[in-house]
Amino acid sequence: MKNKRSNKGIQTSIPEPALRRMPTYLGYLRRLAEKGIEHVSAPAIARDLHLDPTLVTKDLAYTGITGKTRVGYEVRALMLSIENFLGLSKVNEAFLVGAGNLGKALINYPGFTDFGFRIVAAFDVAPPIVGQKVGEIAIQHLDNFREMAEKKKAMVGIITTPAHAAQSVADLMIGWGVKAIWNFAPVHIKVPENIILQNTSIYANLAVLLNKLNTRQSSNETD
Amino acid sequence: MKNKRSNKGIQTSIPEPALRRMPTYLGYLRRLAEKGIEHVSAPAIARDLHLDPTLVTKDLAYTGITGKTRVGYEVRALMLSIENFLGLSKVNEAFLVGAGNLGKALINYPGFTDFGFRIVAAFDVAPPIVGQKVGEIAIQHLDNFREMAEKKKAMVGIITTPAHAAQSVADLMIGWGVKAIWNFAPVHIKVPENIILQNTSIYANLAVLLNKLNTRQSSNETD
DNA sequence: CAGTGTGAAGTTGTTCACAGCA
DNA sequence: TGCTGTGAACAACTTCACACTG
Repeated sequence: MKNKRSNKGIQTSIPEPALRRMPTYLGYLRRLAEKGIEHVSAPAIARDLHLDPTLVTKDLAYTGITGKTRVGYEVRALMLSIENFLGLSKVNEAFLVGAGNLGKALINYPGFTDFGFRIVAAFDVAPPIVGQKVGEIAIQHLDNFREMAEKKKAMVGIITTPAHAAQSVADLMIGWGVKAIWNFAPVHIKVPENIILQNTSIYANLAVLLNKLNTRQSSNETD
Repeated sequence: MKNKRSNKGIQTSIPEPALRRMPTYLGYLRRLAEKGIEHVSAPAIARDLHLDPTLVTKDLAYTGITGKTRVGYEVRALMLSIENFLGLSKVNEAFLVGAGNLGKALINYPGFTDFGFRIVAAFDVAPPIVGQKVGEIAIQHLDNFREMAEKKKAMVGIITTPAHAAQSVADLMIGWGVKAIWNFAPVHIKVPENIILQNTSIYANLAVLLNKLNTRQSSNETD
């Protein structure tokens, strides 16, 4: 039994970097679709997005689609395949805690709807912020969280608080049934095994950029 | 001459993932320092940050520091070592274009100063936004960019515009001497070889989160 | 021993090479 | 010929094993 990829679990899950590239493909395809373009090949995508052609082919294959030799992929079908793969068909709802600038930016981030993602309620504790309206959402006091969490069920909790508040907010969210936490606070928070934790730190990117800048290593492109 | 990293250039650069973890270490160490803790070991850091102990050791070694057996590292020295390594000693200045919510969030992001990073001017084109003051910064019309770019030299250009404007803003910035571009718009922009491009997409993280959520693969932690 | 430090093994992700197809 | 699709080589990153040290 020669298995080269040592498959310790059952299902080989797809590489995370591939997952991270999916939104890029999707955005690109949507722009093609708007222009009325109906077919696209992996090498063409690769050229436009500065990626390796084989990499594109493999990424697309993960979503389950299959292309036509010489023609490439059908744009609409490919979009649907990716959307489906990412689970964008069903709407995922989220609570947000910490309605400072970053929180507000997320609340009316235009692209979320395209990703089947919706922030349904937002909370803060600071008097000047509580009561403000951001887009459709009125910022509530965090004390209302419990009540709200009983009424509306959201799967995702977004933390955009200062670092010191992040852990207790996370605990609160988990206590009220959130399944995943998207943490923008620059601290590592502890969550139980069964809770999904996604950390997003602006600083990680800044560090890469500053390092490149200060060591002058150009033409290096990442996210 | 046995070089394990296939060294096509001259200097073996450090792994990008390590670089991305540096701000995490730094934040953690700063919190330790505030509490007056003077020494810390790699295994201890690893425990608190949910990382592998050896990984921590290697990451710290990249910054050039060396620890003491049994005692660990001296917190202050370690902080300085990382700060120095990331080039945080000198202040890096930036122009920002696109002062919507995300732009505003970045303008008064509290942590940037800790990273020797400063946004010195911000621009937009929308009448209600131009003229607003965000923190210390007055939003100027993009037409002033050229004039401003001649006066103040900034190394970094931050793009927080809608997707369709990103490329032309990038071109403008490059034309006026920016060395690095930090792009938050969800498109891939083209830049010359010698310009550093750092893409930061909220969607990449969202995709990972939604995929985990919809396939219920929990206890997986990333950024 | 509890820590650092490091070479080797393992794992994951990317790129290459080429077979098959229209 | 220009594309998909795939197994194998390669490169990058992480983890393991263990020698060393106060």
